[in-house]
Amino acid sequence: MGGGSGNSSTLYRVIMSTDITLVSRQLFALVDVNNFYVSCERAFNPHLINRPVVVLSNNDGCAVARSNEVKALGVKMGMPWFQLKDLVRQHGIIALSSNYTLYGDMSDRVMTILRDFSPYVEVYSIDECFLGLQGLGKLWPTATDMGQSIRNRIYQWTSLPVCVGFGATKTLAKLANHIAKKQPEFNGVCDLAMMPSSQLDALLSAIEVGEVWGVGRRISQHLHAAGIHTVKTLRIRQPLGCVPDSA
DNA sequence: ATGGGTCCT
DNA sequence: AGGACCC
Repeated sequence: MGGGSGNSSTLYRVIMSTDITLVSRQLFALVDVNNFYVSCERAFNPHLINRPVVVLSNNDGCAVARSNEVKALGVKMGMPWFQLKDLVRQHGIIALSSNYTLYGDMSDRVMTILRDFSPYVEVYSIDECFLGLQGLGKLWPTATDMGQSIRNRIYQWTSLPVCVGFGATKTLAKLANHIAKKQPEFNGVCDLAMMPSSQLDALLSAIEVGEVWGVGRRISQHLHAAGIHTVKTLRIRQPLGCVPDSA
């Protein structure tokens, strides 16, 4: 589900691409399957729907996918089995070994559907895909309509639930996807590119910097030390710490 | 007692 | 090789 890195150039990229004052006419979508491995298992075993389900890594060593019910019980991403098994017993969690053949096949189906929406697809991980949407014309009245169309089609053809985020950069599209996933009132689709700045500010001030793509524990710590806690502040305080090493 | 990647230093 | 980040 993806790679990453942590360093000063990452910070530079993150901060620059979070700065919506660098307005371009570019538009990206990020489509992401919710709880991907669990959703794949549910697509073929309806008994798993509405139950707490966790999918384990290769040697059943740790949790790599969690249903919402399991997240609510406090199971963390990457949690090792020895910490997990008590919770599994106490709460009747269903723990499954991973089936990568199935997930790869489902991933291919999703990506094939997405190629009908844009010729510019970047498969970022087994369950995530960026779409470049610049200059594609107006097949949908708004990006949000397109996002709902993507959701509906993928659900109808694969029974997998996805969320869709739109933004002027990949980082913003990813953040939009995050919002679409966390805030049910968005109905699984969030477009940050067409959002009034007052609403954008309200949203971004409620999101911790650590939620931004590429900002992990280490960079969060540095940002906190600089008094930057929310994505709204990260945007405003953009000049801080953004000088690349070569400058 | 822990998975599998990528990218950077 | 080890660190940081991603699912």
